[in-house]
Amino acid sequence: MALLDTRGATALTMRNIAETLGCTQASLYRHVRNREELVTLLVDRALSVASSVPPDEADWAEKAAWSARLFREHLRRHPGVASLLRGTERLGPNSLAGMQYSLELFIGAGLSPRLASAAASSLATFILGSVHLNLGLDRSDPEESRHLRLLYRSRDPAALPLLVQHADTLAEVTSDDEFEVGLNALLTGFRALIQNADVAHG
Amino acid sequence: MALLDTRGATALTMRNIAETLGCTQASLYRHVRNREELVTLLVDRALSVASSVPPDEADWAEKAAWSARLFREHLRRHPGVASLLRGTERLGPNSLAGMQYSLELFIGAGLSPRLASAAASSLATFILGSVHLNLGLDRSDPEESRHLRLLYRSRDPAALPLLVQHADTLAEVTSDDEFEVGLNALLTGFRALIQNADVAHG
DNA sequence: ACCTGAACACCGTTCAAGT
DNA sequence: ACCTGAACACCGTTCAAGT
Repeated sequence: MALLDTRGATALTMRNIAETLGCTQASLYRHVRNREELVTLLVDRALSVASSVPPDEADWAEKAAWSARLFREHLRRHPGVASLLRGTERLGPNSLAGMQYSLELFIGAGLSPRLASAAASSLATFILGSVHLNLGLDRSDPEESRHLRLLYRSRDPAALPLLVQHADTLAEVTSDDEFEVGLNALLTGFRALIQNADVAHG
Repeated sequence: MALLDTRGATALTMRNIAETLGCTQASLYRHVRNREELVTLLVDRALSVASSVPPDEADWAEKAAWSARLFREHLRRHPGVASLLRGTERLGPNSLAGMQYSLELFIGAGLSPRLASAAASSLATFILGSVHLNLGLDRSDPEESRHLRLLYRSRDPAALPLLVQHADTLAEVTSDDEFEVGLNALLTGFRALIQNADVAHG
């Protein structure tokens, strides 16, 4: 975990792990079937979000937004973890606890278990995806923003008119903006889903 | 590209590429700075979605949903591509064309360029994320569904009551369900955003 | 039972030498 | 200018041999 945080995912080799732990590579295979199993265990441990709970007086949507932002910040502080996320590594104890928590929230809000599960998954997908797909990027860095602006501006205005025309604005949209717009849209959508369910049930 | 589709991302080595192309590894470095540059070019080419356009009489939300589903299916047919996606590889010509298209849609629907950009990004994030995070999984496979059901059922009911209680339902929720619920929620949220903007502008 | 050293078959990248 | 062969410093994994 220390190795992953300090030197990144690419440095997470069996040799380096063994060295950090003070043993040889070969002995690692005594405790773990292969590297993948080790990664699964590591990712799950890293997903144990700071267990601080949202303010109790908040409604379900505020709680969901609060937890989503907390989860995102946690992942951004541990970029190595985000880069290891695939499909299969999300069934460890900590991931399951997170699932229980979000099901509680969405079922409590009035969704059926099936819809609550799909809503929770798609919210998790959005959070993980937004961190993952912005890994190498820092769009709040003015240097990168300038680079983007020039890239957009220099496109062919006949083929990509909106990119050229709005180059300045587009270059300034940060991953925070993207996250907040997407998060609010998702929660608005879930709210509408709940209202529809209420109407359907009488 | 053929290599990636037939033998997967892990087989995409400089040696294998060279062999497929009928030259030596070293000569690849004549045409490309390093492996990363090659991946960037490859990913962008792979992102050139089947250029079929959505039905013209559809409104912006139907068009967006149509394109989103098309994009997702395209990615799922080329799983190797999805596993290569990071932040930095989405500025090739095809990615930019996709950006132009979605900006057109969202600005046309009434969003400001800034909000349109954030909406388009978050939608893309959701699509890419949902494919990426379901890569190794096939939740419509009855065998995997059974495995999930047993996993949920065998948890501690005191700690994870909802997982245990709704094990059967949860195990049946597919990645299609997740995608549709998330996609509809996002579009509903964007629609609300547009209405708010309309109200604000008079 | 657990650990070690050494090996195996890979990987991306470089570079002097060819044509 | 372009390509080659050979090497370099890595990688995950295995296994006989030690204690």
